[in-house]
Amino acid sequence: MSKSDDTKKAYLAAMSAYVLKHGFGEASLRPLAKAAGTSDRMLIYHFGNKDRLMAELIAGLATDFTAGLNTVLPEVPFPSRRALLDAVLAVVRSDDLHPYVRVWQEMTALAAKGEAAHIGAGQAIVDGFVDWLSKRMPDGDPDPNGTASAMLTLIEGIHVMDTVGRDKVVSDAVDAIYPKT
Amino acid sequence: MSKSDDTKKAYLAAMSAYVLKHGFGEASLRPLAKAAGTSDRMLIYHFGNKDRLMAELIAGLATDFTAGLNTVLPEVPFPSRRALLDAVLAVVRSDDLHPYVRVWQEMTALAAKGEAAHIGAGQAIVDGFVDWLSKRMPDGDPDPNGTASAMLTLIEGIHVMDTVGRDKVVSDAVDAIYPKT
DNA sequence: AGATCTTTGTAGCAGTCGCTACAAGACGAA
DNA sequence: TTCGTCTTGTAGCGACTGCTACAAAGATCT
Repeated sequence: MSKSDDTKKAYLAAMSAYVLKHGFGEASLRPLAKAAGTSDRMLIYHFGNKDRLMAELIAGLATDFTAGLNTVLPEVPFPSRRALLDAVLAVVRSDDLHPYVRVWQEMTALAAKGEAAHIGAGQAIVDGFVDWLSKRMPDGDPDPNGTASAMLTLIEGIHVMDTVGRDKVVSDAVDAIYPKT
Repeated sequence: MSKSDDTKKAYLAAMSAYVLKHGFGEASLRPLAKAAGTSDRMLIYHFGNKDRLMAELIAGLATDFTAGLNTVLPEVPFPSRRALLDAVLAVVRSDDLHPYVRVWQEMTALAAKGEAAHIGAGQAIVDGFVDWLSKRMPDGDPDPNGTASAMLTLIEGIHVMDTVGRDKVVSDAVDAIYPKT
């Protein structure tokens, strides 16, 4: 099954790129297959059915995003919470990672319907992100994990505001919670 | 056109209820028509095409949600930010308003693709909500609007955490930003 | 009453969806 | 070489999508 495993991995990589570009909404079997250079027929052959395909795709996207986070900013304490937040916002708005955030947003909307694969991937991203943030908190924080939870929750809200184009709300929120020094 | 206007309003009310229950994802013409007691044929007749139907539906949901907010909690200053936040979280998680919040989440995900109707309705809800919050801020806040923006942004993030079932992250975030007195 | 305009039902079109039946080539084991 | 498993292409099914052509009622005006 090693040959088959390799082709599956190649398919998943190509399909991930497609989903990052076009979103889950356009991820039906035929376009996905075309992106991977194969046919819907073969996708079903390799993954069994679409649900399983999507579950693998989502899990892969979650780990890729977490991995991307871990390479993009050094694991050192930032001078202030505000400095960390500004850096993180720049990261999640960057060309590299913003597609993941948009897919993540689409996924949480689907997770609201209770499907296990979506919820599991969502939790993986949240947990990884909180961990990532807490490792970069300024020294002396009495509860780095709690502060990281707060910052991530705010970041999620900021992304929603970004999608509806309310920049002023975002800057007001950031200034109110993590004032400039 | 008054007769026609009335039937359109009745259709919209019934379809809104359907969307609140089932989400946008299941809102195709035939189920929508069935919920409104008519046919897809007549929906197209009255609204022209599905895009216009959805635009009216979305606009109606946005105003309904804002109206619902305005009747559910008195317009008086709350004793503390934390008290206000707790009250608002109870409201947006209530049976009455939670369906709107779920639809709103689905809509912001669609708004990320840039469709004007989604973005406009999203901005209407954000603006109405910030206004609603600022009118209930504790007395003496130097910048009620900024504080309201911060609180709403946090609330949006909290809803995302709710959908993936990370209660601990939510309570940590709330405690970190608006500590118990 | 006749003409005209609005509203509605029936039926269907072209396209997409996930998925499958069938058959045939590829390929290693005997 | 022959067998059996793995892999793949072709073609299509039944359900659904938004939408429309056609025709027939109903309402309104002259």
